[in-house]
Amino acid sequence: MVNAAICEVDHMRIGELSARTGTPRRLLRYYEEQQLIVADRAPNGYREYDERFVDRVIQIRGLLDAGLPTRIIKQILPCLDKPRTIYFPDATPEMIATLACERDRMSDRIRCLTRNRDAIGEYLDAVLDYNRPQDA
DNA sequence: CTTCTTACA
DNA sequence: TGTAAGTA
Repeated sequence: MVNAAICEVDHMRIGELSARTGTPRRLLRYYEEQQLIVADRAPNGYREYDERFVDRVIQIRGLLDAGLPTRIIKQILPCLDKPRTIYFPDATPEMIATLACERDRMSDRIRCLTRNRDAIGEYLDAVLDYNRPQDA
């Protein structure tokens, strides 16, 4: 009866996926519209997701947060998917170029964020020091 | 109550 | 992105 485990174990509707990924339902549907994710449909029309989507959505959000446009994500997502079993199908020169470009943009953002984080850190240290009670 | 689609701010 | 409307 090992099959008993693969029954209704990992199905969740949009509400649960939303809660588990901290992503508004509205966005989940939008991602699907942009073909970033493809959900199965239950007989009643409800979208059904399995555990894999939790990580997938989180990764999408990460990429989006890194500044990548959905159109690029749509292309590179399959390349970043867990099962690297997909041997770079269409690793076109164009794809390689865009990926390298996005990687560099990320590096730039990281440098920018680092700079600002440090600046804020210094300000914080200064302010905290200035406001420190000088009683004794 | 939850989800679905479409449309508008 | 949020939200309203009218369903299933």
